[in-house]
Amino acid sequence: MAKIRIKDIAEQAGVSVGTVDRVLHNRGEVAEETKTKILEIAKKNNYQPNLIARALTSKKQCVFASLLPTPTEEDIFWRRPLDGISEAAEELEQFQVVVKKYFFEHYNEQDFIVQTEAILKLNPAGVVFSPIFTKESLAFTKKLDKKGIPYVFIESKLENSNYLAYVGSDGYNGGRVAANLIDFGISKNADVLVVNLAKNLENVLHLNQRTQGFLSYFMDKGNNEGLKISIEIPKSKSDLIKEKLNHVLKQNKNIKAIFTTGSKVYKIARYLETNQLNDIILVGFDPIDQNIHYLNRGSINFLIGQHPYQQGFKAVKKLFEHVLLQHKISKDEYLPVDIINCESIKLYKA
Amino acid sequence: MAKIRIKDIAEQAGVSVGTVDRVLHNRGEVAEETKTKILEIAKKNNYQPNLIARALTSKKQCVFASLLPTPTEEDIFWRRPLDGISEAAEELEQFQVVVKKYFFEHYNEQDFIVQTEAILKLNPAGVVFSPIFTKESLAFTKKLDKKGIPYVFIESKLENSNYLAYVGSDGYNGGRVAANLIDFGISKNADVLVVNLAKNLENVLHLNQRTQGFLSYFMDKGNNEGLKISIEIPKSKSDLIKEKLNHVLKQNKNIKAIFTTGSKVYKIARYLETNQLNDIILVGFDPIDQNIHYLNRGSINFLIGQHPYQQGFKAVKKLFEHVLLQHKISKDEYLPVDIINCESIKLYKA
DNA sequence: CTGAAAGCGCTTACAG
DNA sequence: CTGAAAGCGCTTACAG
Repeated sequence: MAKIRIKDIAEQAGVSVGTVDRVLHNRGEVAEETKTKILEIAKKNNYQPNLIARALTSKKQCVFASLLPTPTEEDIFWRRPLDGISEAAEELEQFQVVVKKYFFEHYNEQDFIVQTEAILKLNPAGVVFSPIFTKESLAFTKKLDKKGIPYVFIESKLENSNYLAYVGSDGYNGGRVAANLIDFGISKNADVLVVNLAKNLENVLHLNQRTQGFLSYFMDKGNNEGLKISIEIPKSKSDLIKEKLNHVLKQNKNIKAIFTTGSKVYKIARYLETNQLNDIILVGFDPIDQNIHYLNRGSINFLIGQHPYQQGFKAVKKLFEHVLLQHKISKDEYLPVDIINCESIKLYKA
Repeated sequence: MAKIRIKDIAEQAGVSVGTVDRVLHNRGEVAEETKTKILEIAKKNNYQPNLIARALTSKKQCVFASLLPTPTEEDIFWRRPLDGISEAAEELEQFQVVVKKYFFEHYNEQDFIVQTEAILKLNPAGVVFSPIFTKESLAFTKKLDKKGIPYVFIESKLENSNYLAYVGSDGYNGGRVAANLIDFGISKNADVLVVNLAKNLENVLHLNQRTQGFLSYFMDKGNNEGLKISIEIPKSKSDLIKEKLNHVLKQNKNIKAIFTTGSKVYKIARYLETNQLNDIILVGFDPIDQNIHYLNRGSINFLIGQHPYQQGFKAVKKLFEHVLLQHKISKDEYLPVDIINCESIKLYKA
């Protein structure tokens, strides 16, 4: 079955191409009868618009918006999804899509709100963002819903929203992967410490999933039978870390491994180095520069990577496919979990 | 500086678009004087053809050829690069590129030659292949060179050829990654066995690089100080494996880990299971189904993945970029090395 | 050696 | 409510 063109449909329906175009784009002003006829022919012949032609001729841009924390020295993590977004934007440039990037200061709810307002004012054809602040994000999704603007979550998601898609990691699985690594590296009766370094409570859901996955592993298959001790260090300040760790390590001399459920492992690594606890195994998340530093020095044994670049890249692609191509897209896309050691980091690209 | 069109060049040069097109495509029949003038204007204004328009109008297809071993039950490894090639082909379909896939029976030089002849007869605009048989591949590259057909290597490469690009893994790095994993999992004085399961000598270069990387790690940074014992099992037949391993493990009771430099680790895993040697750590390459089976059972501790899918995908993309877009492309692209354990395999996509 | 014209498949005013 | 026509930027014969 050769490709059917808009012209062919027009001929078969006995109308002009203009009319066909109108019904295909739902721009009204067409008799009901003509419309159904055309739609029928299109469907029967599985009409697929020629995107090349469309791109060439259409002068209207499709504007998407992204909203992420500003990547800073401290929070370089957000650099990679941003790169992915940029790359996708570049690839889709030929189809007249543009991505306007909005940023907010991390941990600043007010700024987040200001930026969402700006986006709503822009009235884009789609939005990519990470719902870091649950309450504010939920309010944002409500407004997007009202305007009929589709949105894709990256990094984490809000289940009780009407999101188009999610591209991100599976925290539970990430926790299990880490558990397997630690289980491999320690003896049967050694104890394990789980450290939650949450800056705000905001992240708790995410971290909990990782912790849950981690613990579940030992419930159903690990060799290790030691204690699993879990602590929380709400503000990841050095002195607080020192105090808490001093305490727990003193109480439990048998701790041979530490699992940190976030990307600030380097702070734990620093503590371990300072206190010459080099034989404690340390596993954490995200190959950001500070972590890579300690990975190379051997203080961190493994980092779990979660394809932040792909998260940004795929989110934009999904928006494109949904809005421009009207394809059905998969709602939840869990990216693979990468295990990174000091050797594999050399060629690592997230 | 706004985008300049072929029409603009024509105006500035005082000629017609047809003439401009002729010089831009080097189809001759243009006065030398006119030609230089046009080229000058194009260069000065940094003329970039509109690919969308070109794709829409051009009816000539661009045909690439790929040549890989037939993916079989036994050698499922070749399925993934093939998928990558297919996916890239699909994406480039709109630009009229077609990839004709050729296959040869693995380990059959004769068939390989037959297929290369067929490809030469097709006279494609580019070729993607893996130079598995050194001698035959070299002969093939010579003929391609003579016809001016660019070729991209995947999986391994022939240095002494005029290849356009290579997309694949870095065996040396892969070996080091494996070494780091084993070093992490065994005690300081345990011994390590390196097994080369080469079916033919063909693979020796590749395997040697992995072995070299593996050993180099222990030379310059590992904790482990035990013996590194290396054996070769030329035909990967079960009884031969049994015999050889029985022998070496009997001689060296202190072997606590085995590194297999190829994708047939599952054969070693089977041996270990049969002989109840479950506490020997086993690391090998490639998440093919048979290996995944033993990874899940715990007999294989880690698999190293090398993005075979990406190899196929990127190779075709590179050909496209070189031939159609005339972009400069990077000659050697080393893909990252993935560490896979029984937990991360769940979400793994190569 | 060169130009004028048609065409790729779609979209966009505009006229009726 | 509908059609005819121009145009997107390039390529392709064809005529001279």
